[in-house]
Amino acid sequence: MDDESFGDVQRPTPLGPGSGRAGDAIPEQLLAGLNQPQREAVEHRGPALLIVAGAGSGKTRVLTHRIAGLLATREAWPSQILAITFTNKAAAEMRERVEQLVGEESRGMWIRTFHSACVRILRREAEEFGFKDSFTIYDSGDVRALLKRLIKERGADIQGLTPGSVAARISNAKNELHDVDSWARTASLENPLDAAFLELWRDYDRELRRANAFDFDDLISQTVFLLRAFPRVAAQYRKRFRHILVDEYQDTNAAQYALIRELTQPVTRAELPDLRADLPGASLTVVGDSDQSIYAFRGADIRNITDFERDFHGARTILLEQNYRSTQNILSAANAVIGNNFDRRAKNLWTDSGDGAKIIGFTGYSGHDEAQFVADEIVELTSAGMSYSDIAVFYRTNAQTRALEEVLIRTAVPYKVIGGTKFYERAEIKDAMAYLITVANPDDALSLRRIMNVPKRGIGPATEAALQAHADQHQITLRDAMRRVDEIALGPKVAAAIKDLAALLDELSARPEADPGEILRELMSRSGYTDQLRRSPDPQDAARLENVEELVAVTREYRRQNPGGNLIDFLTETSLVAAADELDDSGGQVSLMTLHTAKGLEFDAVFITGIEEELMPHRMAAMEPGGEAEERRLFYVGITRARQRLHLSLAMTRAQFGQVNPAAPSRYLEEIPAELIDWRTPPTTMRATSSQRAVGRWRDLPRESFVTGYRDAPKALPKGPKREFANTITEVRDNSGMVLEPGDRIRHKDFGEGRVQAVTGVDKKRVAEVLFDGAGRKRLLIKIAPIEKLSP
DNA sequence: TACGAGCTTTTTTTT
DNA sequence: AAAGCTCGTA
Repeated sequence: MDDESFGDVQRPTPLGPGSGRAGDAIPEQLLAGLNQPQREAVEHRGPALLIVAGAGSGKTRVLTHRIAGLLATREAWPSQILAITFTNKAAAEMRERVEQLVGEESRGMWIRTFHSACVRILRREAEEFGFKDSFTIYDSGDVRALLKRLIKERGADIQGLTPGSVAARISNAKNELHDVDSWARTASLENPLDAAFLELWRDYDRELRRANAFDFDDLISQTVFLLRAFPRVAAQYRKRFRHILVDEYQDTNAAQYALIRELTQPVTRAELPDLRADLPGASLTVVGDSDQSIYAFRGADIRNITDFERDFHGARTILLEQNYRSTQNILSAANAVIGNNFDRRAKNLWTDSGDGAKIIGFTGYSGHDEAQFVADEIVELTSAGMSYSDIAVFYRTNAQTRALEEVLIRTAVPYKVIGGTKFYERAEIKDAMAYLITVANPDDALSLRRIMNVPKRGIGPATEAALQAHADQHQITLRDAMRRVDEIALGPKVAAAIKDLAALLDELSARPEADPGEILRELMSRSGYTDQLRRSPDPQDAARLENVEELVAVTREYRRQNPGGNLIDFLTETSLVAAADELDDSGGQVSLMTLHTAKGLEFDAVFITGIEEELMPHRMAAMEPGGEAEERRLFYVGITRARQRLHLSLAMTRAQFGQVNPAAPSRYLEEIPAELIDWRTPPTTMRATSSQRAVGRWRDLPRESFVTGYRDAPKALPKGPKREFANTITEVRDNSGMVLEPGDRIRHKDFGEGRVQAVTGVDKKRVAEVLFDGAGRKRLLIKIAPIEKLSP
């Protein structure tokens, strides 16, 4: 930690924010190459600045140059700067770019996400606040698990309260900065459902406190409560941070807004007697774009940005509209779509870099067929020289990855799913993490319960209940009850197992500063966890063992990257990783992610898939007030990620929950001018009957773009044999023994017969390039492709 | 207590 | 399609 100094914040110049520029002028090299509004945004000084930054308008550049300017002119020490982003990746990028501009001098800035900044404050002030600084953080899975138990205990499930719904309500309330009591005062408790909910929330908060844990929403709201309850603490942070910058301001919720407000209050000598004079509030710079507000569902309030000038006295607003990212065709599509949202401040993105290629549209027969289009196009793009890592595929829901992954694997396109079912959500990883949490935070009963009988120790629900009863009776923690197992009447075998586990955990808890990787390795081997996996005949357990070993490696790597980082540090970091943080540019892989995850990123080529009614707008979102407009913004965000090539695709049928349903093109597609899209059709999969059915469902606004795409396409298609749905190619296949050479004839389950042109790669990664008689040229991963070799 | 067969549920996006 | 849950049996 390089920036712990609080008492003697140095002030390089006698001038505070709002008092004009300090001695030195901003070096010309920090302003060179900026357009006029960008330059103004870097140079402006005052109490509050709103930078309305359209997609691709260089806002990160402006932010980093602004920070660099503050440092270069000695208006601020690094320790006086707090920059807040939404993801660690954005924070890391910002830090890196500021470092590039001003070098070493940037050390000591706080560039963090909302959540990690709050964790830092909470840990530092934990004692004052009545918490232990070893607190752990519950993710949404933990929250659900805890609520599930509480609901069951109360018998509240009969009232229709589910873990998901209760979790969402608590989360919303906390984001609105309510606590149980303030919420209770506003609610009408005649409603039995509300009354039950309130009881559950009380139980939940009590359990969290007992477990010495916070949920995600607590991290922000408790920090706000802390600052409000302890003016002296608040004054220290207000004195310290003289320049606060917030990225993606349109996505802030009420709690985050309140946090910013708290931190930008002035400080008086009455609060901090060692001050020479009263200090004005920190200067605040926020950057955002209300057209990219896509997080209303987690409490983001668009009014935070639209009302900024009214909220922060003396605010100045600067608009950035020139786009440096995309071609004009892409921008025109984006502008046309977002133009359908009324009630927005007019903004028009433009570029001077030319029209570029047309947008490519594709309608598949099924989601699988659509995925095949994506794979084929990717092969085409990469053989034309584009790198895999410059390509991204977006979708609305995580469930859509299945078809995409199947086809990409088969086609031997390297890819990485960003977010989604993460590594950390696998059962064995959660087990291992629960062991670590139990060591770091002995009060956490949820994690302890999870591992108590994993691996099997004969500690079943009955034994667990006995332990819990003993704990309740003596007002001790579950962990204490395990230590005092002799006081409970249990079988000798079970008692010994409990004692052993407690002893192992206690031994490692006594070494909080040890290498987390070493702690994990010892836990896994001494608890018998790895042995149990190793002995198992289930081949899946071999994979699980590998995952656990991978986690040990990750943990070791953490210590290498963060010398001295202890177990709590490691757990905090892993709790707060965002999906976008997983991106790794070096990988040479196509990135797959949801449209939400895509925000803030950009790629040369972008595929937006599943542009259908019910999916975009999603049927769940379409019902909510403002949902339709938010879904449109989501589509807009997707479009504006593309630099050169944009592909829009949909399918006429979509499988969901194992059922195949007809799908209609999204209303948003109609909003794109027809001349911008070059509609293609699937080469072999569209049948006249089904396409007519789809056209029939198509809304009766026959815009050119669709008519040409739909009416002409089926006629041009070869009338092949009736195809089955391509959705069912999941049987396990292993062709690793198959030897293929150029010239061989093969038959493919979907593509029919073809001739092998070339074979590349080795071993498991052998890829055949095949020219199919009907389906054209494809690349196939030999090991798993649904193919058979025909006699030569 | 452990396990497996057979049943039901899934409802979006994420720090 | 897949994960979670219940209930009966060893």
